[in-house]
Amino acid sequence: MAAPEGEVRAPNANFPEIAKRVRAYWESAGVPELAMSGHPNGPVFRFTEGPPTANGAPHVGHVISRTLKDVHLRYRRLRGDRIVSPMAGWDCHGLPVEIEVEKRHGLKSKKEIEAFGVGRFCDECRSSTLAVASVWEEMSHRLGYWLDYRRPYSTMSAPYIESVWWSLKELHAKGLLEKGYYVLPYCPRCETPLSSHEVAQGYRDTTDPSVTIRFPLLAPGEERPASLLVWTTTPWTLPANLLVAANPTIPYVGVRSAEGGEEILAEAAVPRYYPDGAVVVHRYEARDLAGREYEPPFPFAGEGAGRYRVVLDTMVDPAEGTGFVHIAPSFGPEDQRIGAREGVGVYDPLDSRGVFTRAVSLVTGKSFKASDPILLKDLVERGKLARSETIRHPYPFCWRCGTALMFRAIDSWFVRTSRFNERLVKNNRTVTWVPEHLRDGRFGNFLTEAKDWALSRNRYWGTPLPVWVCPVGHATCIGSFAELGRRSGHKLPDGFDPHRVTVDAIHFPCATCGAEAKREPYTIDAWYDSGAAPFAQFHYPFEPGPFDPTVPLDFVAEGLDQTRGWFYTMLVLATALFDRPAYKVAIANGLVMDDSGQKMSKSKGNAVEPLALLDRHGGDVLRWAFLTADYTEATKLRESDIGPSAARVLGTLFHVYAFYKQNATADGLRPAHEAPKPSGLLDRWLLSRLDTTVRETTSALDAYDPRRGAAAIRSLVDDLSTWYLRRSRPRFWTDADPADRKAANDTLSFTLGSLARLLAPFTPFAAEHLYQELYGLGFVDPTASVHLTRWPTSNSHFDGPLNTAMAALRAEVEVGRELRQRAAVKSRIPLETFVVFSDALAPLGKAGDQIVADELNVRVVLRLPRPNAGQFGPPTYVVRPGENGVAYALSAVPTPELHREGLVRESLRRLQQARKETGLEFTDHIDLTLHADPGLREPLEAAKERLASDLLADSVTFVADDPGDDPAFRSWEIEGLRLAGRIRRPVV
RNA sequence: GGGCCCAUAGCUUAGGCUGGCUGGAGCACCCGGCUGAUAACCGGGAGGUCGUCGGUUCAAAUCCGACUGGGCCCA
Repeated sequence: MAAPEGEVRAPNANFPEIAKRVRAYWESAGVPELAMSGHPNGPVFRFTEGPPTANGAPHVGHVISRTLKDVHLRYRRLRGDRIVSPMAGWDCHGLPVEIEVEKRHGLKSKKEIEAFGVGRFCDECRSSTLAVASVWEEMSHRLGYWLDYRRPYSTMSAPYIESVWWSLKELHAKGLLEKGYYVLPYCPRCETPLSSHEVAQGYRDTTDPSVTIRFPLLAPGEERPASLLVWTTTPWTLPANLLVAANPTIPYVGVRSAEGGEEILAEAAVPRYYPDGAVVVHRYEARDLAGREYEPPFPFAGEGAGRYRVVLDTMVDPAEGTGFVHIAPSFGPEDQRIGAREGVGVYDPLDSRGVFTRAVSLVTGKSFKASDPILLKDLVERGKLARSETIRHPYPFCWRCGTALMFRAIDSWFVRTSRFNERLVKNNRTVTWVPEHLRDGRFGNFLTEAKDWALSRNRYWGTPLPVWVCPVGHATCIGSFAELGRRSGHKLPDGFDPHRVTVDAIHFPCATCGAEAKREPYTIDAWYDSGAAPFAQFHYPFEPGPFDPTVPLDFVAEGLDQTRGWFYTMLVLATALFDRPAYKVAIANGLVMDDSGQKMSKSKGNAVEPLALLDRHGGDVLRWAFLTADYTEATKLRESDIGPSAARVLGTLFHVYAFYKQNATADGLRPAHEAPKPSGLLDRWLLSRLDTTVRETTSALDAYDPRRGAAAIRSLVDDLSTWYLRRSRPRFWTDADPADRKAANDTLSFTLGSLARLLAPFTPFAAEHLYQELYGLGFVDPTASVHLTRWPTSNSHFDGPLNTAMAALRAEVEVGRELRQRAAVKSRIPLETFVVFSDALAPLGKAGDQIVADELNVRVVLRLPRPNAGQFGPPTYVVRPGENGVAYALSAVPTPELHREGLVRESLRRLQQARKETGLEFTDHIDLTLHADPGLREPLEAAKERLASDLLADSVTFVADDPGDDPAFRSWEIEGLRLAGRIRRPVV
C-alpha cells in the first residue's frame, strides 16, 4: 500500500543502497586498508583465512562463515588488537583445478594429459585458478568482509611451496613421512589414490551385485563334493582371489544342496540362505576348515605358496553374508593384511585405469566395473553361482569427478598420523569449539581413529613431493630451494617455478651412495597445502614475519564440513611440527538448507546465488539474519524471513536517528561524543540501559557468541524507540527548557553514537552510515570511520536499581492502559485518578509518577496503603488486583471539564494532521481560521493560546458563519459536533 | 550398520546445563486505542499434547530410555 501523502518516513532506510554508498566511501577513502594496518603495537590477535578453492564459486554457506569471521575480526580491531593476519588466501592446487582444465581441452586420461604436455597442462591450471577470485572478492565486499585482498597468499606461489617443503622435510626427519605399499581408495579415472577424508565426501547409495559363489573344496576321496559359499559385492575382485577367511569364533554347517552336494556356510547364515529349511549334513568348527584347499573361482592368478586355502580371521562379520570372506590382497585393506600375514603375495590384474590386463583373458581390456556381468556369466556357465541378487548400499565415488572408486594396493607416501593420535587428541582438548560438542563428539572421535594420511597423488598440478630417490632406494627430502640448488650443483634461476617439469628435471647424486637420485613423481594432497596456511602464508621460516611457532591461532571459523578438511589438516600439521594445538577457538557453522530443509546443491537447482541474495537484501541484512539464527545448526534459508528481522532493529534505529536529525536544529545543539551527565530520569535510565547493553554485548563477543550480543542490541533499540523516545519527544522541540532540551539531545545522540559502534561488527555498513550522518562526517575522511573508533566501554551510568524500577513502572502503566480500555474511555480524554494500592514506594518517586500520569492521561497518580482499596469501586472506578496483594483503580468517568479538554485535544489532533497533509514542516508558522458548533467553540476558544502554540499559529480566528463547502476549509465531526478549519501560511 | 546434533505457536525463537508458580518474546493474524511515529507506537485477544511413547520424581519443556522426523559424519 502506498504511504499516505505527507507521511514522514525514515530517510535512507534502504539497506542495499546504504551499503553501496558506504562501500563507495570505504573504497575511495581507503578505510579497510587503514583499519587493517591499525594498532601496530596492539595485542596480536592471530587469525588465518581458510583458503577457498580458487576455482569454485562461493555459495550461501560461505556467507555465514565469512560473516562470523568478520564480526569477530571487527570486534577485535575495535578493541585495539592487531590482526595477524588479515591476508586473503587461495587454495590453488589439486584435482578440482586439473579436472576443469581437462574438460576445457577434452582430455580424458593421464595419457592424453602427457601427450598434451605436462608443462602446458600446469600452465593452464595456473591461469584458470584465479578465474573466480573476483567473484569471491565481490561477494566479500558486498558482505563487508574485510581482508587484505591486494596481497593474498596463494598455495601455488613459490614461497608458499617452499614453506610446505620445509614442513615436509621436518616430518621426514621425524620419521613421520614414509613410503608404503598399501590398499587405498583409488580413482581409476584420475588414476590416483585419495585420502580417507576425500573419500568421506563422496559416499552415495548405489546398486551393486550381491552374489554368492561356490568355492569347491579339494577333497580327493570324499564321496560328497562340498563347496564353501562365499559372498561378495565385487565380482571383479574374484580373479584376484587368493584366500578365503572364516571366523574362528562361530560354528559352520554343511547343508545338502539341491544338486545333492554339500554347501558350507556359517550356522547363523542358514536362515537367511535357506528360509524354507535346510538339511544339515555336517557341523564344523572353524578350525576344522582352516587350511582346507579349494578350487579358485578363476585360474588367472596362478599357483603360489599357500594360496587357495581357508584361513581364520576375526574380521569376518558373522552377521553378514555366509561367514566366508573372499580375500584378494590387492583390493582391500583387510585383505592386504591377511594376505601379508599368510605370505601369499599379491595379484593385481588391473592397470592404472582399472582395466584388466592380458593376464585375465576373459575380460582383457574391460574396466573393472564393466567386467562384473561377464565374470558372473562365466560363473553361471560353470555352475559356480549359488545365488545372485543386487544390493543397495553406500559406495564411495570420487569427490571431484564422480567416478566409482576402488580399493587397491598402491605405492604411496604417508604422513604417519597414527603415530601421534594421542597428541592430536590432547591438543584438541584445549580447543574451544563452537558448538561445544564437536570437541569430544564428531571431531574428537575422528581424531581417535585417525589413520595414516595418504599424502601423495599420482597427478600433475600440485605441490611436488620434494623427495628424491636413488635406484638403491635412499630417499632425500629437500626442505628449501637453496638446498635443492646446492644438491644439484646449479643455482636455481630467478623466478624458479617449483612445479612439475621444472622440478622433475632436476636430478642429483644420492648423498648416501652417489647414484643419481630422481624425484618421486608425485604431487601432494592439496589439503596439506591449506593445513600449512598459518605458517606458509608468511613464507616461514625463510622470512622474518609475525608467525610464532609456539602460539596457536586465536580464532578460526569455517563450515562444519571442514572438520574433516581444514580444521583437521591444520591440527595435524600444528601437532606434528610444533607440538601444539592449531587454534584456540574454532567455530563451525552448519550447512544452509533451502526453505523446505533440503540441502542446497547446484544439481538440485535449489541453490541460491549469494551475489544475487546480497544484491536484493544488502550485506547488513543478510549478516543480521544469519547472526540471529542458530548458525551452528543446519540453517533454513527462507528469503521472506531475511528482511524483517534486520528491519526491526535497523529500521527502528534509523527512524530514531531521523527524528533526532529533524529536531537537533537549535543553536548550540551538537551530537555528543562524550557521555553526558544528565539529571533527568529518562536520560539517566537510557544511559544505564546503554551501559547494560555495552556490558552484555562485550561479554557475548568475548565468548564468541554474537547472537547474544545482537539480542542485547535489539533490546536496547526497542527500549530506545518505544519508551525513551516516546516519552521524550516533546523535549526535543520545545524551547521552554533549553537545558532539558540539551540534556535530551546529548543523551540521545550519545546513545546513537554508541549504538553505531556497538553495531559496527554486526552490520558494518549501517553502523558506518549512522556514524557518518550523526556526526556530519561526510563520508570522506578514512580516519573518521566508525571502524577506526574504539569499542564502547562500560561507564559509570550503570544503575541496576534504576533499570529495575523503570521496568516496574512500565508494568504499572501497562495495567493502567488495560483499565482504561475496560473503562472504555479514549486515551485522548483525560481521567482524574489512577490509584495504586501498595505498601511499596513509588518506583521512581514523583518524576516516575509524572510519567505514569502522562502515559495514562490522568490528572493524578495516587499511592495508598492496601486497606483503602475497598473505598474505590464501580461505577466510579474500574479496579484490578495485581501481584503480591497490590491493586489498581482508575477513574472510569471523565468530568465535564475533562471531557471538554478531550474535545480540545481531539480537535488539535485533527488540525495537526491537516497541517501535515498540507505539506507544512513542523517549523512552518500558520494562520488559523476556525468555525465550530457552539459546544465545541466554547472549549476551543478557552484553549486559544494552546492552539496557537501547539500549531505554531500566529493567529487564531473564530468565524461564526459556516464556511460550507469552501475548498479552503477542511471539516470534521467530533462527537457529533462540527469543526471546520483553514490553515494558511501567514502573509508576510 | 555405527556415531554426533536438532525438534518449543503459522514463522523466528527465549527457557533446558542447575526439574518448582499460569512456557516468555518478536513477526503475522483479530479487536480496540493512539499518532508531531517508521517496515510505527499502546492495550487486549486468539494461537502450544514444548516431536511421540515410556521411565525417574511429590513435581518434567528441563533428567533418563526408546521411537519418529530432519541434518551431519563415519564405515
